[in-house]
Amino acid sequence: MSIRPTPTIRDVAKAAGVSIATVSRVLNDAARVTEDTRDRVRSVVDRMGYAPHGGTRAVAVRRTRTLGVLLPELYGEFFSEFIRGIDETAKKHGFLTLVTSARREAQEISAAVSNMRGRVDGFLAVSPSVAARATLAEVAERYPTVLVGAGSDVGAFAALSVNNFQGAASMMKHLLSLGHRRIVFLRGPAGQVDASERLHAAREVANWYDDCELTELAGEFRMDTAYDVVTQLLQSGVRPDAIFAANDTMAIGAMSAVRDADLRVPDDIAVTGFDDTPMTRYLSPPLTTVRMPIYALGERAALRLIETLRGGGTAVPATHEILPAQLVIRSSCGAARKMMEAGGAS
Amino acid sequence: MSIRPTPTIRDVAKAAGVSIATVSRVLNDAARVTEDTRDRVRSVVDRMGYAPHGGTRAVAVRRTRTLGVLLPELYGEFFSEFIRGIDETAKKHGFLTLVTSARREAQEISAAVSNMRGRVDGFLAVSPSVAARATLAEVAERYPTVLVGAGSDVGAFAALSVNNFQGAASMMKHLLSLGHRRIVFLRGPAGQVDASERLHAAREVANWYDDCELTELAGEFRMDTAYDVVTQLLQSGVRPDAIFAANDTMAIGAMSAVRDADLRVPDDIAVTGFDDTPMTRYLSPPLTTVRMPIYALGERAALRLIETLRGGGTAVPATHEILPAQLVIRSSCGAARKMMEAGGAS
DNA sequence: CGTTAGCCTGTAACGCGTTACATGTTTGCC
DNA sequence: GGCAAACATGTAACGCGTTACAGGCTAACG
Repeated sequence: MSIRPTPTIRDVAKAAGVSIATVSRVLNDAARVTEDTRDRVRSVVDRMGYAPHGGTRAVAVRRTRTLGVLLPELYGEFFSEFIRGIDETAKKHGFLTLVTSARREAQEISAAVSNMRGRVDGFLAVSPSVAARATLAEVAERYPTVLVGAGSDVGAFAALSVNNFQGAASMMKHLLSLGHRRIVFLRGPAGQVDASERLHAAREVANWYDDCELTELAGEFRMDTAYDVVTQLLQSGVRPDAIFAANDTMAIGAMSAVRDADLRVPDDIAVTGFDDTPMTRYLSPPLTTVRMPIYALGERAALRLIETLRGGGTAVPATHEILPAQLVIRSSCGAARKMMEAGGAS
Repeated sequence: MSIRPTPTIRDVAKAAGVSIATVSRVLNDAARVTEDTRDRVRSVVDRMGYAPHGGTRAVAVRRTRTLGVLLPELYGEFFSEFIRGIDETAKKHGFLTLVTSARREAQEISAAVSNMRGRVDGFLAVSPSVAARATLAEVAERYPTVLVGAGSDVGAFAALSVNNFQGAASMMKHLLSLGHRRIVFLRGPAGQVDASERLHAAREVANWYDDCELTELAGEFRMDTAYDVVTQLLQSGVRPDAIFAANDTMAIGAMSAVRDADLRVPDDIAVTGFDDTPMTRYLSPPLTTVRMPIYALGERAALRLIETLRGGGTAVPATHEILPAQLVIRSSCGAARKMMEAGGAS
């Protein structure tokens, strides 16, 4: 119970009757040490519960073996999967993870980075908005950094993102292949990178088909506004074949609105989303959506940073890696029904 | 682009024409400095983008201003809300957050703690199971630590948990107040602390009522097994009034099973859960459940640790704080129907 | 048996902030 | 003008690991 001061390497050395250099060598397998001495040191280390002081070590070797993670917010599913991907990878390579959130203001980001100086070897930064990108670019210029989700037009930086375009395009093609032609696209917030990439994909694919009629509705990635806007649409008498929401949350709102208008999903109107939030499979009907490989995003980002740090590099190679998003077909799009019809009579 | 070496305090001192001590004083507001000198130093600091090296500083003052968070796993809703509570509180008080997961094995926990030595001032440790508790106790003896969710019989340590008993008891009372008498309780995994507290509450409340008939079914906090076990029950012809699942995930499984048996929730059988996972409000019908104050758990744990560290203490006061869990009434329990009946005819 | 190579271990410098103490400069008062 | 007090600033030690370099011992070889 009485808290004794944590022992230093000198305490260990004295107790084992050796020099501090020898203790250090034993702990780091840095050089040949007699088996005899090594055992003696090891036993003293165990007995005293000695562990080297991370801060001091960082000063001495000028490496912290720690990854700094900069996030716009610590909220919800994205963040939790992302961190899991990072931390599990980091741990596998002997790194720790220092997390913090910094809202979009440049000043807050700089403050967070300053705080982390000398405590991390590099950064994994999630770019929240176009506004923050310039600040993150400064960070990337000074420290080994991987920019995550920064959109397609990042400059000469190491970047990593998910292929929103390809994901949304697959969804459009899927809906069209099921015969849906009059499609409503529920947009995300205006400044948002993911949202705008998904939107552009929807427009482009719609253009490929002469008979595809794409209607856009404003949305903010929120359930309530999605519900309202879809309700309004249906009350005005419009009956689209399908509603493609730019994220799952809005898809839920859309589904509620369709049901409350006494229409059935997917029989009357198909509804699909984007993200593959875990809950989507529990909805009735289970939601057809696009899976964002978030764990992989964290894993891959961490790996790229660690590889650079391992090699003693000062900057992560400035390539922009793009992970594929995968179409997840469940039943809210009407695919199951379609298949039955095809397989059945008539 | 060319990465220049990060400046040290000596570089700043030289450029500003002062001593390193003066620079340090300016940065820490530690002593009176002429306005003239201060401005000069400040401008050099800004121009060079200097920030003190966290590791070195930690060595000098023997404080890191960092909180270590030890979790059994980085998965899902609990973890994400918990970290958010911690990090937001930490940042407010000028602390950073070092996160890692350590599975239940004692060895892995010790390794994680060793790694964090000299990088954190104290720990917030989530106790996953009874097995890991002894190891966490050792940690708490050596470093300022707050044990989270360690159950009610923690020894003389600083602890924090949610009142599972009271939460589950409220739910039982609520179900009974709605007239449900034959209640099925879906248990959680055996060794799990939360699960067993909820179970005991259910049993105790059931005992208070002569006509309450409580049936227990085994579960593992998983949807699929919950589905199976409820399906089996219903196929054997049993028709309980209500199913109280020890967590939301199992409640979802139970609801599916009820529906697949062509019964309605809540008209034929009420179903309730525990945790108030965000998705539960989107289920149809929305799930009646018990809210775990997870953000508050992180916030409060961080605050207790920070207060101790602020005061220069070596151990967090060994009180066991218990946060209340709140009953969230939606419609899967039949409460809405009940009210309509009461208000309506007959 | 002497010399050299090789191995183990110790000594000491280093990294980079903080801070106690010393030094030099004003300022104020008689 | 002289002296003390107050103040600004500099010097140097310190914390605690790592590691270059040096030194002592053993072993091998001629």
